[in-house]
Amino acid sequence: MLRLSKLTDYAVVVLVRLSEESGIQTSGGIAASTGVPEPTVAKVLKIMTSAGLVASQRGARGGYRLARPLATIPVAEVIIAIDGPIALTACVEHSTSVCDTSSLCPVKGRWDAVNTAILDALSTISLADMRPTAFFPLPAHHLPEKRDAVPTTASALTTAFLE
Amino acid sequence: MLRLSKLTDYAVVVLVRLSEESGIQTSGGIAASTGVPEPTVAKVLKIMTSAGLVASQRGARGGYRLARPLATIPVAEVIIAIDGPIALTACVEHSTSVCDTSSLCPVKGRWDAVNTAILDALSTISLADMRPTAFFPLPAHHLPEKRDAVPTTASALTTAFLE
DNA sequence: CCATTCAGGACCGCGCCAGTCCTGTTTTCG
DNA sequence: CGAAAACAGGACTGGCGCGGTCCTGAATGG
Repeated sequence: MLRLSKLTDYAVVVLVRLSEESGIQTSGGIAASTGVPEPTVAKVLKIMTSAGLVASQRGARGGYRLARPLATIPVAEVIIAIDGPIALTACVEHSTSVCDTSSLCPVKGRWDAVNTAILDALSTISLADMRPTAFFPLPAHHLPEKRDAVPTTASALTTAFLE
Repeated sequence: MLRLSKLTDYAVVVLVRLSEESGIQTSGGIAASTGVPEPTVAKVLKIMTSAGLVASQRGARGGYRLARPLATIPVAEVIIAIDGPIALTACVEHSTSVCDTSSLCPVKGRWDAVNTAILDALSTISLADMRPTAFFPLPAHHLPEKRDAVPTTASALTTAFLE
């Protein structure tokens, strides 16, 4: 699958939405404007808060706001905040789970290179790169450069893999 | 989680093991030499066969052998063979599932860049790069070059993310 | 003092992967 | 020619984890 959790997808939606308003926003308001169910938005925002990506204000007239500019938040950070450290398999270093056949595992330690490569790719792309230009056409500052930072060299092989 | 299925992990083990013997090998033999349960090995090999990564010989004295050299098999191909096309979210192009809120989804189409970056990374690393050098020290042909192809530039940021 | 809003859990159902098994087909060997 | 060896291709099930909801408590503002 190599699929990330749905909550991560929601998190990106919510964070992007947060960036589109200067003031503070309630979880209910974000739910309304994004279409994501309110309890889910609340859950996402709580996680984002404890991860330090957004700042929260309790009490009446409270709400959430971004702790940092969108462009300084790599996708990797969002994924890690929700799903925990990126570890493709149990054999990867820093993994929480244990490899039961670690002593004779033939690929022991070899997934690390793969893991690092993926992490590197995810650290290159910021949330600002994922903002849809069509909906909110703003003076494109970072989008063009960052987009070029995404490797597009494997196009031929890549598209073949994508079926 | 961004975790790939256990079967994929097994597949790498099995394929590497296949490469370490010139002749044909039975699924039972591979199970014995790798420690992976035999039914699971059989399942993996059947998938690998239909994906064209290994060739099979039926009947008595039958078995499996690699269809191509290990160095020409990118990790991405193994992952795709087992888990299907790589699609991080439902919103990614070529994804099989449908995005229910596609029309007003704020990040519509934006995961594509992320997906492509990951796919590119996975296409760069071949199974030969994952062979443990400690166990079978052979004249290193492709290992050094390929290993350098794996981006190691994000080390500082990367290790920070890894918990 | 009350309404509002976040904090931090507990909780449950559903889907999906992992692992097994069974039946059929192909091939080799005695 | 028959029996054993080995792959082919499913069906089947159990467990685990995520998605989604809800509840109680704490903080804040009017």
